[in-house]
Amino acid sequence: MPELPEVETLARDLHRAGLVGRTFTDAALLWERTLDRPSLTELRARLPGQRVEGIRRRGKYLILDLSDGDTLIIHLRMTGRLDIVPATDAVDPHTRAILALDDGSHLRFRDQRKFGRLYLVADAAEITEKLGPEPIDSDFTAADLRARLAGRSRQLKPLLLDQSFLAGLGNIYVDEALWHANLHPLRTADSLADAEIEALWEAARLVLWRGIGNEGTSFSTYFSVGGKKGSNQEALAVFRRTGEPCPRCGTPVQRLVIAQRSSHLCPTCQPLPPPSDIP
DNA sequence: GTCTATGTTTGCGG
DNA sequence: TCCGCAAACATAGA
Repeated sequence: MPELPEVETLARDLHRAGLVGRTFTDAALLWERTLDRPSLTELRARLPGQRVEGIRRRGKYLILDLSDGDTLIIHLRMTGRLDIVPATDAVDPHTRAILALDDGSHLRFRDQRKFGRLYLVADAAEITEKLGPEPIDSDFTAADLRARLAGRSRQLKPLLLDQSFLAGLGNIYVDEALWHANLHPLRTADSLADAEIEALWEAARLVLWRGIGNEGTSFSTYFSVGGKKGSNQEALAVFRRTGEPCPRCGTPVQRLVIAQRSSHLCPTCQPLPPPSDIP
């Protein structure tokens, strides 16, 4: 569910909810594996007393910078969500972790499918160092993208989903970016002409910024703080629109499975690569 | 009831 | 390097 725009929205909403400046007072775990590191014992020793000094995002990771130099990192994976509620509120279903705050509220992590993870580390790089560049950074240029694509034989779809290639794109925004750039997901990285690379760079930034502007894409399981939904699902051109007309040419949107993930595309606007590009 | 799909990531075998 | 597959899980829908 949550990709870069959804996590960015969550970070902004947590900010708006007043999380910065709050101090953690306690931690409880309702599903053991939700905490990746350290141990629960160590978390309960280290987290209380630390104040939230900043909230940021790297790729799909939400990062809370804490006053003792530690970093609390949260990855929502498929179904994770965060809420800030009065400590007296009933505990909702699928709540996996409860972090108590000094104003009598709780930061609660809910996660239906239990894939989400919490990390408390002294150095955020321990978690984020393997990530590729941020596609929406102002210093990420089309030339950077070209350099990263050069000499790669992988298909665009799995490559763009690879977080060590670019950080933050997931299934929705990859399909949307490829449609905007008129590129078939099976094209190989090193087959792109300069103009196509430029178009892909532009398209990725467009769909991500638009996703942020629309406060994320909410199908069924993505919610920001307090259950707030985004509206970007209304702005999608092809994702989950199989059979609907392509907004550009009217051809029915096609669905393929590539790299075990569903892929949506317009067969007219995104022509199949030449056979030499298909293994 | 059964089978399929789901917005993510990681680890394994080839 | 790269690919395919399975697993970590729960739920909705056909």
